Amino acid sequence: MDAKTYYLELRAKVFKALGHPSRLKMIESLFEGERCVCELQEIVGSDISTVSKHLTILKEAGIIADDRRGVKIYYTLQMQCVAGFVGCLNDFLGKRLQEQIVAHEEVKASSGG
Amino acid sequence: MDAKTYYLELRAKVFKALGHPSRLKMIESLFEGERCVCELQEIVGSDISTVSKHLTILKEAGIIADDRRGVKIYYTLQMQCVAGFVGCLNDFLGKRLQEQIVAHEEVKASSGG
DNA sequence: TTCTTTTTTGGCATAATAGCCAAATAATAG
DNA sequence: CTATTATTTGGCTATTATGCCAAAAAAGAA
Repeated sequence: MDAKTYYLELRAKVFKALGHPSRLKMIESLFEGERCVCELQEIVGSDISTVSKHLTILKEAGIIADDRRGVKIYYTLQMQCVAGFVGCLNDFLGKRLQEQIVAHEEVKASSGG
Repeated sequence: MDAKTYYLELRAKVFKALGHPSRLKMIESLFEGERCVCELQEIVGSDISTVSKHLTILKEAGIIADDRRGVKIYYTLQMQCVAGFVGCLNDFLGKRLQEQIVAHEEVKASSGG
């Protein structure tokens, strides 16, 4: 495999890792600071083994890092630009949804009156 | 399903759509401007039916839009902030790779003499 | 209408992912 | 050492994704 393909796959791996509701939720929680696995489990509500596997995927993509302190392992966000993009994404999706609502109301107004 | 979960899934859907090398490659090509399906097929090299299905996924996530002109369909990037994030991602991955190379050379230097 | 070009859709085989349980591992306390 | 707590790993099944081919659809030209 050539270098270009390798880098493309590294980038895609980051998106893929974020492309699951539980993983994205955990990452968004890490925007506010570090969390241990048990805290993240409470947030997503899955089995702890499932949470652990999700965290491995995020770590292997380079998005988070782990830090063991005693018996607990704390995860932190490494890839800070994810936070900015999620903000932009929210703006975009919010606007689009607003447009859909407006368009829907226009249809109702023209058909109803 | 509640609204929060729905919005979380919309965000995750965007990441998921971008989490495939061929789809990401097509999107990165759209940073430079619109492309028809046949152009995108040349870029990724898969069967045109596969490319079409990838484009459907990107469209349903709200990332791109299509515009038919005659017999051709042109796709354009709708979610501009993707470009900024991909740039940030490249910087991040580039730096991380550089650090790994430096670390590797230090290991060689200390073990070699 | 028929022919051609471009794109999408249906169907199918194969591969990858998700999530649970049970078991293993890691650190610490007693 | 044993017990406890936190986390990971193995193994399994069910679901989902991928990619190709063949066929359908959509637009325009002759």
